Amino acid sequence: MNVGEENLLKSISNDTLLDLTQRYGQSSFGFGAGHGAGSPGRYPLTPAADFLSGQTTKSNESGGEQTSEDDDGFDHMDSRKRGSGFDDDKHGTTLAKKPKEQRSLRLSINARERRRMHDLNDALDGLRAVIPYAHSPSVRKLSKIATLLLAKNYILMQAQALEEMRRLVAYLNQGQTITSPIPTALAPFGQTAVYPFSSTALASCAEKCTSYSGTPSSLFKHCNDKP
DNA sequence: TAGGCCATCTGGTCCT
DNA sequence: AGGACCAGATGGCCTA
Repeated sequence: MNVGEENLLKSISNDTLLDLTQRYGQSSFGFGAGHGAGSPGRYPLTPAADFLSGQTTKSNESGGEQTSEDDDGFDHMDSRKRGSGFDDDKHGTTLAKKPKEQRSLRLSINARERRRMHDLNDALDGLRAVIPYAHSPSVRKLSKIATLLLAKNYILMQAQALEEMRRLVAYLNQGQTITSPIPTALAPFGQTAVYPFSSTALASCAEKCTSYSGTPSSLFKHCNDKP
């Protein structure tokens, strides 16, 4: 990760993550991102991806090397779906005009890049699978940015919960009674904290949406379960 | 229809 | 030299 990206994530954490925390942190990731009309699950495959998936479904496909001329789906792709380099000539290097050798190399690079991005998406899918949010066929999957922010928030809350558990154990070992039902350490963001999967966490998405008074963020627009 | 999200292509840069 | 990584550009799909 370069410095610019790191700064970007930091800036995101300052603004959006707070948003995230107030909306989902309060409900401890148990939100249901109901999204009625959207097609759930994996994104629809483009012709090129279709072609790839026809051979191998996942980026394990990266293991199976294929010739660049064939595996990148160039001949199967809708030209509108191709990147800029195919259409414009801003670099004066339209692929079709390149020598066969260069074209072959370019196609190979394209295929490699595609596999890399598929690997990245697979990793994101893996992350989504372990983030506690409503997994359901009728629920649209989290966007990439929402997945990352939610994962970060979840890790922070888990760490704080663990720390509070340690303190509770130490406290109980002293043989004293607990007077505060909600340890302050469980209010990581200045609010009453709720553990994931608690009864409060299972509150309806509508409640969560309405209880939030902040500025709407596109990150949460997938939550369709609004009043 | 605008905006969000995404897949893909591409050239550049860095690393091994 | 080849591969990984990155960011910019482009266009499609979907939703409000």
